[in-house]
Amino acid sequence: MMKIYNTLTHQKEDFKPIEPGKVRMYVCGLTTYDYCHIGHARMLVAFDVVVRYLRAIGYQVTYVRNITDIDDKIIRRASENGEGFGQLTERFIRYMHEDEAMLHVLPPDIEPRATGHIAGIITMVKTLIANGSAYAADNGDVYFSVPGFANYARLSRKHPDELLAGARIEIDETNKHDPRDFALWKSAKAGEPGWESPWGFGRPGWHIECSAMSTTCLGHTFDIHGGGSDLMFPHHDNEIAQSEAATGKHFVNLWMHNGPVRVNDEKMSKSLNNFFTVREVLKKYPAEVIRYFLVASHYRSFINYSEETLQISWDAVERFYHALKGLDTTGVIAALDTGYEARFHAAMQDDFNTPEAIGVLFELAREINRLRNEDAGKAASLAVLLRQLAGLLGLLESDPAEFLRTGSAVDPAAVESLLAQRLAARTAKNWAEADRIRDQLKALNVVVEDRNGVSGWRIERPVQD
RNA sequence: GGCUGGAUGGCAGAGUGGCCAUGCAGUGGACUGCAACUCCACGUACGCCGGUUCGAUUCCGACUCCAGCCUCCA
Repeated sequence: MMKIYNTLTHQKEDFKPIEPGKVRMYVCGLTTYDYCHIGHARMLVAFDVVVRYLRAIGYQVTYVRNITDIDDKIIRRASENGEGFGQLTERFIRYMHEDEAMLHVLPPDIEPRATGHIAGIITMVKTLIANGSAYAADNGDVYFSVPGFANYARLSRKHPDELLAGARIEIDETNKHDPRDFALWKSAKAGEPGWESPWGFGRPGWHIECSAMSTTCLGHTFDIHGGGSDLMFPHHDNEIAQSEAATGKHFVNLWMHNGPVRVNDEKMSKSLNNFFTVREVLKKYPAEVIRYFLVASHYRSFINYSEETLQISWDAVERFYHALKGLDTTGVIAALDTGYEARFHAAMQDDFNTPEAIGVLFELAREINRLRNEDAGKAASLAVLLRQLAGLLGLLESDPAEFLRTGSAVDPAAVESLLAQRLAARTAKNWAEADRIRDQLKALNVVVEDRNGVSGWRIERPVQD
C-alpha cells in the first residue's frame, strides 16, 4: 500500500485514488520568463519520480503540469527586452523543454498554458461573481472576497485575523474590500497585453489560472496537487478558495509539496539573485549527477546545493557505474528473489523515500561487485535489477563506460593504442615502460584500471574548488 | 509576532523503543608487478533538561538553536 504525506492533514495517508487504478495529478509548473534554476529542477524531478513510480506500480496516471505564460513579470521582462511577451515565453518554454530532457524528466501528459485557457478563466470568474464570492472593482479589476470563504488558508493553517494584521496594503490594492482579497482579473494598463472580458481589457490573476486549468483538465475533484512548498501560501490556499467557491465541490484530496533548495546554506531565491540555472550546472556536472543529488534527499526536506554536495553525488553515481561496468547484461533477466527489490519498493511506498531506496541500491551494487568474479551470470542478473530499480528514479540510464568518460576531450582510439602498448610491456614484465605509459595517460586525465587481465580506462573528473 | 518543519558519527543523509542504514572521507587488511577499481574489518552518532518504560536517539513535556512561509518565487 502506497503511503503519501498529505500537506493538508500533516500526515502520511494510504493512497486511494478516486477512480481505482487511475491517478489524476496536477502540478504547478513554471512562469516562463527566465531560465530554469536548480529549484525548478528539484520540483520537476521530484514529481517526475512520483509519476514514474505510480506508473511502475500499475497506476494509469494523467499528469498535468501547467505553464504560466502571462503575468506581471513576463510583461515587464518583455518590455525591457523590447519584444512581445509571446516571443519571450516561447523562447523560455523551449529552453525549459530542453532542460527537462537533459535531466531525463518525462514530459507531462498535458501541459496547459494560461493563455490557452482565457475563456475558461473568464467563465470561472463570472461564476464567482454570480455566486457572491468575488466582486468587480471600478477600475476593471476583479477580486476574490476572502472573508466570504469559510476555512480560508486551511492548507497553510494561517489564522485569518493574523493575516489581516500582517497584510501589506499597497497603493494598487486600494480597490479591495478587504486586504486579504486577491485579484482574479487585472485590468490592463496602457500598452499592456490582454484579452477582452466582461470587466474590460485585462489578464487573469495568477491563482485563477491554476484553478481553471486543473478543473478543465482533471475535473472538479482530483487526486493529487503538487508544487513547491513556497507555493503553499498564498497560491495553493487561494486555488482551494477559488475552486471550491466556484464548483461547490471538494477540490483536491492530496497535496504534495517539495522542499526548497538552498545554495551554500543560504536561501536561494529570485530576489536574492543567488540562483543557479540548470544550464550552468549542467556545464559542470553530468545530468545524472544532478538528478542523483536531487533524489538523494527526501523530496520534502530542504537540500543544499554546493560544490561539495555535488562532488559527493558524482562519487556516488560513479560507484554505481563501476558496479555495472563490464557486465554483459544483454538478454539477461533480472534476479527476482533477492529481497533488494522488496526493500526498494517498501522504501518508495513509504512516501517516496528515495534516500532509503538508494541505500538499498548501494547494497545491491556491493553484491554485484562481490559476485562478479565468482558468478558472472548472477552478477549480470543483479545488474539488470539494479538498472531496473534505478530506472524508476530516472537514474543509471547511461552506458557505464561512456559515463565514466564524461567530459573527456581525449581521442578514445589514441587511448586504446597506448593501452595496447602498455599491455605488451606488461606481458614482457617491462614494468618501467608500463608505468611510463600509465603516467602518460594520467597526464591526459585518463585513469587505467586493470581487471582480470583486461585494462579499462576512465576519465579523472575535475574537482571543483 | 503567527504558521510549518528541523537539530543524527569528519561531511552528506535515512531510520528505529532494545540488533546493520547507506554514500564520501579516514584507519587496518585482501587483491594487484605497483597502482586504480573492488572486497573484508573498524569508529562508544543521535541539541539540552525532565518524564513514561525493564530499556529512548526513537514516545510525552519544557528549553535552546536553526530554517521556510506570512512579499515575486519550485
